[in-house]
Amino acid sequence: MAHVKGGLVILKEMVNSLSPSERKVATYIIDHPQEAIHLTALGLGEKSNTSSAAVIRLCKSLGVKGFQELKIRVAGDLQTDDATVYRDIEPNETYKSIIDKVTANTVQTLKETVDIIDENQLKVAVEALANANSIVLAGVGASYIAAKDGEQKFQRIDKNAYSFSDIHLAATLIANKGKGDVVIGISFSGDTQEVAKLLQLAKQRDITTIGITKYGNSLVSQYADILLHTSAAKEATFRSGATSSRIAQLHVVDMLLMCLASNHYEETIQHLDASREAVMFLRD
Amino acid sequence: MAHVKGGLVILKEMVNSLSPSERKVATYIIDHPQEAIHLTALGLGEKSNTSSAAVIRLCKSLGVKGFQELKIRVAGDLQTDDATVYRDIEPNETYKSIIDKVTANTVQTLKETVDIIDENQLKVAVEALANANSIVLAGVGASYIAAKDGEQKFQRIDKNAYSFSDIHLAATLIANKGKGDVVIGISFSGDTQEVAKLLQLAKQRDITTIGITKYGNSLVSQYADILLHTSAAKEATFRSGATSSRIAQLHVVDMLLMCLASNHYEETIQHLDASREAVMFLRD
DNA sequence: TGCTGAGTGAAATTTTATTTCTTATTTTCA
DNA sequence: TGAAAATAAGAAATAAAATTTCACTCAGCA
Repeated sequence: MAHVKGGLVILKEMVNSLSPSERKVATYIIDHPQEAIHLTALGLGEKSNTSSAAVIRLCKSLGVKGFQELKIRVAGDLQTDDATVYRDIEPNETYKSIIDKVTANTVQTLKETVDIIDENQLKVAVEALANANSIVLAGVGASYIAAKDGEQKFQRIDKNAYSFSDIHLAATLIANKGKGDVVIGISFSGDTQEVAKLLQLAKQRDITTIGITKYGNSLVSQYADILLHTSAAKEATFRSGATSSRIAQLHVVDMLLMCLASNHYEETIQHLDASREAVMFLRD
Repeated sequence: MAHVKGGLVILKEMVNSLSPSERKVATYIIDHPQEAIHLTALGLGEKSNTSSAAVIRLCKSLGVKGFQELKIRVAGDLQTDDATVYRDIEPNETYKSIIDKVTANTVQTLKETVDIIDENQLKVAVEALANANSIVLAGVGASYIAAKDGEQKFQRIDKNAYSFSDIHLAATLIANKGKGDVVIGISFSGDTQEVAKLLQLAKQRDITTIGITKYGNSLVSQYADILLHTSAAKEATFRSGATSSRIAQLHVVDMLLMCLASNHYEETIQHLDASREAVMFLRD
């Protein structure tokens, strides 16, 4: 199936290369999509202080067949609206309902994590990792899962990666590292003393520190050279959201790995293929 | 925000209470939604061997303002179409593009896992876990992450859960278990010898066995009393999909936990709250 | 200063949605 | 059983919307 871009995506991409009146219309749609798709061309012209002709010209400029087509595309983008709310599990729900809620919450967490990620920080992090002699991942409790996951993934592409939840052991390792190494500290709240201490120690030794933690000031953020934020949105929804922080952390790790993979494509692919073959060999 | 039902949902709900010609139109839209939203009322009337009047009457019967409104609603339901394709990472992509691909692939994996899950098996699994004296989770390699995650989550709700990637240690533990205990074997391919062996051992001792593995016959599925499948779809897309299997496994674990939580709401909540308080206490 | 061309909205035109009207079919009940 | 009533249908008329045309404005430039 051909990939069809959503109407809002096209609008946002093109909004800067449009003539003034077309831009007015485009901006109005972006700001009020829900309203816009229920207006006529004339009505939208009035609302955006232009004319129906401007609306039609906008459609043509965007490469869309007509106003109806544009409305249909924008409508497609709006669909997610009813999923943007975290919903908690209730007593004795049907299995189907629980499955839907858990899935919707997880998808929402992923999207928020993407919204919140700072591309520049990601870029700096990837470059640091690409050149790193070794990578230490530290996380305690739930965050250890993400650290362990990162360890496995980096090892697959031939990086010297080590994960720790025991901070004493991690400190021992860090004691012998220095410039050119990287420590990734993972803490949902950002206030995990042990992880913060570890980053502090690393910084003293000139090791590059990356923090994966929630948005805002925290212990961990003080000691991180590079900060990658996970969605803090709804840990209030503790009971069903308890799983969200982990998903967000894992997703950040995935993004790091994939960006690294793309930037160093050939080597990475070779390592990934070699890893796979090794696992296949064990199976026979 | 009020929840607005998707056009296709309304159509499917009402299709049996419509007059014949309206039903013809409705059926045509349900079968060819992508085409239908680009047709005129007249065109749709012809395609469905009725008339434009029938189309309009259908809209009224559905309680929708007009034909445009119906098209917009249906368009909203079609949203997912452009995300249903796994796309591999390529050399030197932009960061934004990589992030989008990774996220889309992950979301797709989640959705496929939900599509594939068997509610009855899930139900049986949840009941077994609810009554279990102890839960052993076993997974090697990447699947260990899911096992570890499950261990943490079950422990949070006061279940005796143990995760292993070392099968010898797991065997030692299982040797002293029996009826009323549960072993969960996690293996993406289903052909991990060690995990299969462990389930076999468990079965001999009358322990309930749950397999989390890809769809189809496999070593693990032979020895599992209860089978929960993860999406097998696109491990072919190995290079970017390598992360998918883990996400799918984690999601299955999440669903197990949440269903358990809903079925035993009060206790579970108490345990979750107690766990949280304990963690908070450590932070001060 | 006057020419050029992109950009604009009003008005004309075309297309599409909706309503109305007539006919056909089925249902109801004396 | 058969006549009245109710329902359903499409063709044609009408209303509404989308789209095109056109004349005007104004910035940039020789």
